[in-house]
Amino acid sequence: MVTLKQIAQELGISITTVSKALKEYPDVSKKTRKLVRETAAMLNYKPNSFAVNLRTKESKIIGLIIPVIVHHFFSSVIKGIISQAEKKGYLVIILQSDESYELEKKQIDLLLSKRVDGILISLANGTGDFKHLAEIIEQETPLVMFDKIAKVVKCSKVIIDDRKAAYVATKHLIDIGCKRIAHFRGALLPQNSIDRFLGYKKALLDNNLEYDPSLVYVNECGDMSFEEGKENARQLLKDHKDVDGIFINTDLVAIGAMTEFAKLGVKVPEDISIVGFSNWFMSSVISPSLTTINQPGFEMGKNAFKLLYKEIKARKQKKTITYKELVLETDLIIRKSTKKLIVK
Amino acid sequence: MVTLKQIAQELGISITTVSKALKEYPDVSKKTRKLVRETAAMLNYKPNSFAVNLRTKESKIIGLIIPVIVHHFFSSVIKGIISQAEKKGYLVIILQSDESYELEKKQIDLLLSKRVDGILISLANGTGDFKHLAEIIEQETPLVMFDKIAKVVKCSKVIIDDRKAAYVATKHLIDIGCKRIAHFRGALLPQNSIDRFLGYKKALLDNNLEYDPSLVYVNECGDMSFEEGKENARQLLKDHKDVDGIFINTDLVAIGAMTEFAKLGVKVPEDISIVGFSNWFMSSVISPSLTTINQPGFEMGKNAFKLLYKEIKARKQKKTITYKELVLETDLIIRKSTKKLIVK
DNA sequence: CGATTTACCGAAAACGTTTTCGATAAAGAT
DNA sequence: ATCTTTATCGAAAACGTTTTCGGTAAATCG
Repeated sequence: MVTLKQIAQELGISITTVSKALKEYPDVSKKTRKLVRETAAMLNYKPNSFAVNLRTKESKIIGLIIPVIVHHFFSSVIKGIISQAEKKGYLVIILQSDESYELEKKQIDLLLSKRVDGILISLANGTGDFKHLAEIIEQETPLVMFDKIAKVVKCSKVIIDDRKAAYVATKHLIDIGCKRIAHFRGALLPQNSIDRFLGYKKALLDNNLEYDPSLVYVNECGDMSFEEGKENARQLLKDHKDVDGIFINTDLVAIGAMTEFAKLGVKVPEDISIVGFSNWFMSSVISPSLTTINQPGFEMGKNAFKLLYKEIKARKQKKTITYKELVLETDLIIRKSTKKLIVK
Repeated sequence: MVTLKQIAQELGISITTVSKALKEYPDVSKKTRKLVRETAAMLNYKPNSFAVNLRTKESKIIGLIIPVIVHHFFSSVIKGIISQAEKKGYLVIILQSDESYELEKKQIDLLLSKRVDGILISLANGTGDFKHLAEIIEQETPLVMFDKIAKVVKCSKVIIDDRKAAYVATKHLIDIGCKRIAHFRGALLPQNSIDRFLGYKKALLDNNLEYDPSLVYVNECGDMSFEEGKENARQLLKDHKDVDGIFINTDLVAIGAMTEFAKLGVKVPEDISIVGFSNWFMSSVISPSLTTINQPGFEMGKNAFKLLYKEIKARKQKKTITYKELVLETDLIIRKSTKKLIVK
């Protein structure tokens, strides 16, 4: 591996001058600058990033902790982050928390000890307290949370308005005439799960429909989305024969429910209307296609990195950083799984 | 940030001793070792990895270049790699080549200049030559390829036997009585696309069926899998009304084709039997469920890292490394999209 | 012509580790 | 008692950059 020293020896000049020549310092003549450039290129010189890191105290690497990778929404976010990071010369280390608080904690430690320049995180379902995040902030490592956030933590965030989106979704069911609307809410802890539930509830109450807690189905199991939908569907038919609409936490769960309904002879949307969440591409493809809320994963990743980048830059210049909370737009995509009921 | 120096000063001993105490060197007394340990813990000392990297010439980071992230198979591979790497204390930088040769080249340069300890790569559809890979090997950076490999390149590989798998898939169609079997092969360049085609062809010829090139549909577009399936389905119906079976490159394309057939009133499997490739979880869920080849993504990622890890270790000990080619097992999963034809 | 500015270069410190090698003192051997 | 071994420690070099600061020679100025 060729170093500055070797270039310097080759040309009979000092390491200092070589370094400066390669970095456009003004106090080196055009002649030597050109010379250095050429021999550096000839010898295929590449700066030793270990040394650069040590000297500059930055790695140009950021860390990303994400609950699951094999997931359409999250992998879209990853893509958004990576593409934006690459533009700014940053690389990204990805870690998967697997929805576990303990793992998340370890991984944060790992990233901090690697001295990444910043951390992006979407919380695991299992995280209840936030001391591990406080540690990041104490060390003055820029941090931005996205999608599954903790409102308490003082840092920048990029999210969607889950509450509003859920409200819109539920309102749609009400508008087409549904009177008994169930909700599959998924896990209990995550903020967006809470918010979606709240939006659902508010839509009900604002429209003079009774809120019945027994119509809300919680699931705490891990990676079982599709099965979760099927189970809930079965249970729902047992418990509540009068339900005519469901707002479901995630498209995948919704599709699970729909296949179970198909098997059991329940017709969607004639018997039950369904609206999902996230606009997974499969939703437009299955039959009947799924009405859902579009959740912009790629955009979210892009913006999360942009925010982080700003903080990294601000910190380098020792400017005070102000935390921003970016709320991305969502929209309701109406397809075939919801249909106006004929009033008898 | 607390350093060895500060611990040394705190205790009135040398940096050397502190360093040794923390690393279980035998030439430091139990007493001072304990003392150092305690104050290090108290001061929350974390070794500066930049300095460690520079000194040890390794980063404990590997690079991963992958054609697409938002893809069930590849995200499974990623998960396999990351989980295995974490066990061995390695972190993973992920880059997406977007099926572009140019990007792939740049990203390899990036990783090499970052001095990662090793590189894992699955080739882009667009890569035709392999000089950029040769550069990795020249720099003696361990390299292992997986899934989309280049046979010419001298390095370890982990793959499946695409040819055999395709043979089995096609043979299944023949066994149930199909006489005119088409093939959607996807892109032209990738080795596994070639091998699957070859397996398809051989199965035909081995069983006295005519190989008709016009039954093979190539697609060079980028990320359009689902649409690709629909288009090919339409085209196939125009060109060849007599086709009674299709072996399709990827499940997603197969599902695209199936929805198009459903729309056009062509019945699967009654009119046309279909077998896909990769066993995407959705394949078991759609109706009719899809017969397919199971492609173990997670396992592939895990094994790819294991091989890389061995090479990294071997290189550190200056042992000669022998390249291995690991071939993972696949199997045919028979579902509802293929059915024995009734012989008239 | 002397004084001051300008252009260009290099010595050296610093970043925080790891590791080699020598030094010292205590313990053991003879 | 001396000699050798063992236990314990530290000085210093090295990894390859970046950057500060001073120095020299040439150019400009009065």
